Amino acid sequence: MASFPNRPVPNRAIQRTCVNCSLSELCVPVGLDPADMERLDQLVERQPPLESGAHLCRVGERFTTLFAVRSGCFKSYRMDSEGRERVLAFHLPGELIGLDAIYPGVYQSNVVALDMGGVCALPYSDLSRLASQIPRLQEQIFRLLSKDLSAYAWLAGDYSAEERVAGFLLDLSNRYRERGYSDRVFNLAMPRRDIANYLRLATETVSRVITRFERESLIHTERREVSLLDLDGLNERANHCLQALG
Amino acid sequence: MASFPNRPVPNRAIQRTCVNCSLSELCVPVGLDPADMERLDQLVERQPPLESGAHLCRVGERFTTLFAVRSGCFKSYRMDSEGRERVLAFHLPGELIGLDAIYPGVYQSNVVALDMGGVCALPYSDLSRLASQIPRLQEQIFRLLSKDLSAYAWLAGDYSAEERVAGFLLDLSNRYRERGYSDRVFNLAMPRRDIANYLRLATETVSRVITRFERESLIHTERREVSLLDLDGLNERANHCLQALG
DNA sequence: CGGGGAATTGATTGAAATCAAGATAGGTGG
DNA sequence: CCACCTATCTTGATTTCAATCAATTCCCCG
Repeated sequence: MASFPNRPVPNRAIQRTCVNCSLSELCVPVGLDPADMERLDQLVERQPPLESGAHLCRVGERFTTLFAVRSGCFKSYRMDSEGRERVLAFHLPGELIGLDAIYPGVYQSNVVALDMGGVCALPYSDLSRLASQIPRLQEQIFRLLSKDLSAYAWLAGDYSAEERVAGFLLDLSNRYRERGYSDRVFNLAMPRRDIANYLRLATETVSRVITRFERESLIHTERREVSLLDLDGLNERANHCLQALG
Repeated sequence: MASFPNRPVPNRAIQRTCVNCSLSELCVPVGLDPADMERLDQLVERQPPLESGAHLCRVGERFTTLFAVRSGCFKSYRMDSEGRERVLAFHLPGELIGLDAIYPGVYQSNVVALDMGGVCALPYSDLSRLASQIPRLQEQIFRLLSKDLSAYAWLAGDYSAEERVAGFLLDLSNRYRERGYSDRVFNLAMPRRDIANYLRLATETVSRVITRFERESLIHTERREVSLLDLDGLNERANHCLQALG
């Protein structure tokens, strides 16, 4: 198990339709009956996998579609007035990208594939129309939007470097578990620099905190591969700032 | 003008129905035709004004209703694991409270009136049902949720103390203007401690930055009353980290 | 007029950023 | 297959911005 981090659990492969997709318990189709899922299927445009480094959308482009991650990991970021990158989020399979663009009507961030990753494109106007015909779908979109609010609220807290790094690792752990991957051993799709940027820390600080956690046997790292050895201990270090939301 | 900060513009008083409410251009009913607004009206429970310091909801309570601010200013906050308060947001008239509770089903923050303030209670299940019958209403809820995402994204950025304070003042200024109040002169409903907490700064730091801005004639303050003397200059200090969303 | 919370101002400390080298590994081409 | 090259990551020394500690000062209210 430890030798195959990030491998999906058996028999849950990602399919060409929502009905057969292992992510349907996390993604947009949650709670839909087969007939409604079929209708959703018809508006989903399954895009071929993107190369690592390829962009899904850019700040300022007209917002027309939401993207649901099918595989891989994506990064949302913006440039500040001095041209420095600001990482806003990492998106794992089953998560929706572009929700913050609904209000202004233009994308609010650049989104780039961190590894070979595929998305389902959901034309917003079609999705919106379908949502008003399927209450359960409308509800799920409300829920996904609401969930993102909590994620940002965590990022917006004033936590110490240790709390942030511990919280980040535990958050990833929770999200991998939900997706059927190991919550103890996983590969980071992003370099330290991106983690640091996301956590509003310096790369060196993240590195130091990781080293400290290793010395205390809370985790073990080997380049991008991370093993969480002591979840309780990590939670302690995160100061319980991360409560898993159902 | 400067002598009547925070006074609503004439003829836009707040009424007992959405149709007559001056906030309907900002709040939930945006874009609804009179017939639909009437239907919305019927589910709105207009609550009597709360005393300053009274709570609207508390963390962990079962989520049943959203609240739309009718008048006054409300503060959302949580307690961290060490019992310290963390201010998450200030809510002005026309804004929705409780959106982050949709996903988990329990309120994620305590919400308290900072001054005499009234709200409209919107039972979520009724609102949700109505939204699936009125596409324009569904759309507006999507938009309000999406708007909150951008607000959090700003709070989550790593800005200096000056950028944060300048950004905070400009954000308030924009929001007051939208509501028909002066964007140059307004009263802060919250003490410095709450501003500092919201911006993840120490009270003393906020005080010092304000003093510095005064010395540079960017603003003038008199206790809780603030005058923005140089919006461009302030924007400069905020490093343009705040772009007004339509 | 005096009490008390809020706000300001000053002195010092501290956590993380920055500056500055190295170490390690992955990729490339000879 | 190996050596080099360059990214990434780690480690160490120093600086810096904001927090903390510590007094005042200023209002507002009784």
